[in-house]
Amino acid sequence: MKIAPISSSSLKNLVLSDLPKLKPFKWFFSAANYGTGPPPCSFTESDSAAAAAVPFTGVLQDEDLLRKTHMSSSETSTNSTGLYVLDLINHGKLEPERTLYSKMLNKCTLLRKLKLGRVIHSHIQGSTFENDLVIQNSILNMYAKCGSLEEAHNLFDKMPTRDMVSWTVLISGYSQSGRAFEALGLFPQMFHQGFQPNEFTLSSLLKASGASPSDDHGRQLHAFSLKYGFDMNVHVGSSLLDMYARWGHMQEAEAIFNGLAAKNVVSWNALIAGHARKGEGEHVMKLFRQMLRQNFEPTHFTYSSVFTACASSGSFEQGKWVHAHVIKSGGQPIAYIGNTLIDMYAKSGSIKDAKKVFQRLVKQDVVSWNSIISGYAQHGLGAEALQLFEEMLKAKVQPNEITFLSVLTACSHSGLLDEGQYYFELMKKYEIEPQVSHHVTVVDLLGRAGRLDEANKFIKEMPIEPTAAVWGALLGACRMHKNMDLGAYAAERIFELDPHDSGPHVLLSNIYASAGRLNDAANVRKMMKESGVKKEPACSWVEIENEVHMFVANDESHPMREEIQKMWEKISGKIKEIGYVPDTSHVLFFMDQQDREVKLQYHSEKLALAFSVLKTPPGFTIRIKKNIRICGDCHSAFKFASKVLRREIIVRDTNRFHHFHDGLCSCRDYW
DNA sequence: ATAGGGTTAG
Repeated sequence: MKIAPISSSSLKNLVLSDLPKLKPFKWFFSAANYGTGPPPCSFTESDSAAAAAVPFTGVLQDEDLLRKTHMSSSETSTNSTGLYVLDLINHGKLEPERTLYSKMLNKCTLLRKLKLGRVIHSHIQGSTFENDLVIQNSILNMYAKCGSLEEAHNLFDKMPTRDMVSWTVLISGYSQSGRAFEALGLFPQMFHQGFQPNEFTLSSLLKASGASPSDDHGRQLHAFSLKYGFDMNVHVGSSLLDMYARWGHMQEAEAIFNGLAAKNVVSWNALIAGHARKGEGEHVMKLFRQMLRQNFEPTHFTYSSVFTACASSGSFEQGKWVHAHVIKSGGQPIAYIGNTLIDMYAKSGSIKDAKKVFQRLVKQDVVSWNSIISGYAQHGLGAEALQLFEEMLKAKVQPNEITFLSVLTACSHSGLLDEGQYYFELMKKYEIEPQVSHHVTVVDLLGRAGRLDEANKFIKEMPIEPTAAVWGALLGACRMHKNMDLGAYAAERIFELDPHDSGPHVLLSNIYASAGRLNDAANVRKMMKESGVKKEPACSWVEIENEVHMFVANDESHPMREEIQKMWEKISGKIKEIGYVPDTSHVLFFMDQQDREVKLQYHSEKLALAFSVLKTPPGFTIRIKKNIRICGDCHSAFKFASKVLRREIIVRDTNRFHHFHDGLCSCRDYW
């Protein structure tokens, strides 16, 4: 076998005198290999309340983190060291030892050094350890963890003897590589050959079940765990709760969590992540505080879930508080936290803070760029988003399909038609196949610009089958430009593809109503009723003093309803003086005529605005979140309100941000 | 020798 020569530079750290004592490998695992560079990602918050915080200077200890955060030990150092050791063995200068091979294989596994692992594997073949089961399992594990499941399975098939660990290694390998089906398929085989799975096997299998769409296997495995008492094991328990959480069954996940005698930080993280995925921001914050109270130290897993949750509910204050907590606790700010922070600040309305976090990242990866670009896109700052995209290309970060989607969204939200078409074409150059969502954005872009026929033609010529979302973009544009015929055509296509969505029904009925075709409008309403399609109830929420207050239209149950009503009447009176005219065309047509203005006054965002004015000091920025898009009347009212109240009002709807300031909106009335 | 938790779009 050929061994690559050792370069002199890689030898300079070697302490040769240690080698003969057969304890040469201490250095091999020492921190010296990891370099002393800056931490992979660090930011400081010198301007905020957390300014007094310690800047991050620590070096990460966790090797798994080092790898994931581009801090892995230098390639050449590990490779040449490994090869050097093998060379010594080849020349009879070093006695091959079981632990020696074992440690080197572990190192390869840890640092995902597949090539070196292969060399060690072939070195072991033909040695006295050729048929050593423990060594064989280590090799198997090395291949599995390095992602070469084919080599792992091949070796597994050839092994003269296997034990439960061999099976477990292979199952966990498939499970961790996202090949759930293959992992689960091995279980009956293992069982029928007389091998009893242990806690390790079950954790892996449960992880695989959580990733599979059907719950058959998972429930059987749950029963199996209970029968053998494995559910008491914290790994199995956490996997179980994570599995149910991934299926969206949060009640079962909570029940398992509560039943866990020994919870650890992973159990907490799995539960918090489950609620975060469902966008249950309030509940996540509650759990986070509980976790702190019970003296569990949050990890970067916890923080990224919490920031994701704050992002989805737009909780600026709470998000800031947790950010300060990360800094104060001296936690290691790895890329995941930084990226979720960017998203959190952007989605909770502060694009400035998002940019600040972005700039302070030591290393911006593709997700960091995507997050900041989409942040600018959501705020309607198209030119800035495009500029960032160009900077990204200059920084030689490879854009992906999400990058392009964000760029196209930026164009669409700012009415940059030519730019949008240019970037859509540019995708080809980067060999990224446009998906349905990219086509949706282009239809939106053309449609908003009033080029409805072009948009229709674009759909007709799409290389992939258009979905309801594509036709939905066209329908929205038809509503905007009052094109009834094409709108009806688009709506028909949507009804065929997705009959249960209320959105297109409402849009179509409004198109008919505004064209005076009341019969047609009534038919759509009838159709909606018959098919049982329901309109999602609209609501708005604001965060005041770490508490979220939610409003629905015409809310009569609110304890402060009278004060809120009075305040809105006051605002309404003032804005009418400077030119606000209530626009009733945005209210569903089938409402009684005389009710229209009344209903309009109590749109949930107006209630939220009145409430915020009552509860916050003068001049304080008001941040309102909505679960649907803001209507034209509220948009107009808010512009005037920002002027008379002398406050900045930021509204986040499902589509984008509106910054109202001094009578104007950042969207320039284009949304 | 083998196990569980986290990011960006729409």
